[in-house]
Amino acid sequence: MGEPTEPGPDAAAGRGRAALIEDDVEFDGRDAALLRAVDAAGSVAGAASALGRSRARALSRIEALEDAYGTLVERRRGGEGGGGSRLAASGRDLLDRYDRLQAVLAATAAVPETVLDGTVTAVDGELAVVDTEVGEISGLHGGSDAVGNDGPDRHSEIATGDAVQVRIGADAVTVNDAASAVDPDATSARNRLDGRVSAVDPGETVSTVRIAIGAAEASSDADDPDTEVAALITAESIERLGLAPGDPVSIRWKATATRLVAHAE
Amino acid sequence: MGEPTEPGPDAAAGRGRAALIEDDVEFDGRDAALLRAVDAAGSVAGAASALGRSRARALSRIEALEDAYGTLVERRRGGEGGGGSRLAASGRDLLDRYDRLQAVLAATAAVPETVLDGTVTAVDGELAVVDTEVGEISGLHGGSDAVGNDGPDRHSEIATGDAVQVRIGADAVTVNDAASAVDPDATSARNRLDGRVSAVDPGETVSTVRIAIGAAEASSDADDPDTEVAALITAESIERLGLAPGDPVSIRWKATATRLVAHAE
DNA sequence: CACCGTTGTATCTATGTCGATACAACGGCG
DNA sequence: CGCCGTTGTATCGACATAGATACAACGGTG
Repeated sequence: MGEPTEPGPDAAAGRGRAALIEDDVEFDGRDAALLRAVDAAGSVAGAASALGRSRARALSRIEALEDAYGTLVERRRGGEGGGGSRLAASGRDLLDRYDRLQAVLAATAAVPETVLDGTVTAVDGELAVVDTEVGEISGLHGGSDAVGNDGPDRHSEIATGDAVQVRIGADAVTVNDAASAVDPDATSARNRLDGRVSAVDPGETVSTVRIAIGAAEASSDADDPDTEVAALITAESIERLGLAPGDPVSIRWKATATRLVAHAE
Repeated sequence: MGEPTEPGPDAAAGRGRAALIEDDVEFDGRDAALLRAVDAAGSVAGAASALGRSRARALSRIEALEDAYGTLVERRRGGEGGGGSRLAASGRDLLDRYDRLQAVLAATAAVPETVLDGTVTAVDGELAVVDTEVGEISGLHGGSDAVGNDGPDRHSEIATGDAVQVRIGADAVTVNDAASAVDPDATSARNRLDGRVSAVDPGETVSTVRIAIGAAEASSDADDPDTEVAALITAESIERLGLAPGDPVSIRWKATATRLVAHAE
């Protein structure tokens, strides 16, 4: 992490934390643990003691969450066992939602990303074209309105001429045999580059393949390192395609899986 | 949001908030705004007053962040103008990292997702096969270790027989002309389903296409609604493929772009 | 009817964070 | 040399959040 402004491929996304937001109330991992504990214990009191936190606070936290998210826990006082609480269906849905968000965030942290610097050459709605060292790439920008960025941050919006970073998740890149080229008009994946496999980082069942772009014809100049794009491929696909370093391949990915982010001036 | 356990396609991802984590210190939007303000004002004092927050606190916050993330701001006291501060290169890198994380989160909130319930039939490392109502789908699970889930949450790990949700981002689904089928051995995208376009939700330049699965041959039974998968497609691709409701298409997406998340029991 | 363990509700205290304020240290500049 | 605006550092009070504690209300059960 020493270079001044050369992210290159595989800049680690790092650890992260995510929370749902509704009505200014955040639903985070602590809340998820609370709901799960209620589900397991069958009572808020039992959940609180299992988590080692105050019962009164846990209850008021649940009430605060319900003000924002609707009914989450069905509580009943009196009756057999003195009463008890059950996770409502909507509470289960909220947990599922949180888990999916968490899964996406975990994926962005675990999956390599390719980051390219470029300049915007055209903007058309939510789509924009960026000129990079490997050619023109189209991708999506914006959408940050939906996150909660009306807050303190807010720095987006892209215009022609802006310096941006292009982010391509390795899980969105499809590797194709260079020989049997698919009909470009028969698919909705439009971003396309040719290159050669430069490395295969093997994983247990999933491997990261690095493709050097622009090395399609001759081997590179050695002192001019090619820019690489990472692709996440199952071991099965690697074997089926017979991928090995040096092989010419064609990679392809959707513009809608490409994110443009304003580069910190 | 009334059904008990039927998420179906397009369950809204909702708003979210993300923060980087290093060494138990969160870097969130407020910190990003602070660094940007320092960059703009040329001093921590100016940044604090521009943001309407305490200068002393802003400085100590920067010090706390630097303990975790390394040098972020180069500060100098005395000299012309009495001193000042500049955003260090690593600070700019951190801002870029944060912006990319934010962009990913914004994307998951803005992009439709298809959620299918299923049962795990096989687990092989980080890859698993899930049986769903539209057939077997393979996807990734886990990776949550990298998020910060050592904390209070922690509920993952998948085994054969588990009930899971399969999450497919609409931005990862490729739509192909059903007629000119690509050679299945020439691509690394292995998940494949056939269906018919059931709806096109037009956007400005990007549209969401819903594909009814299993409706390949006859029109459906009307009282048995097909499960739908959403795909995010540029208007240009829709036109090029000539997509209209009723058209038979083949969709394809990578196993590595498919996330498996444990279903809240 | 009394018992029981839970849900509600209220109050007090501890803790951590933030703003506000004050003051010393620094170093170029007039 | 003194001025200036900044960086450092320390302290105080306001505020929000958490735990701790106490007690009333509830409704099956024995």
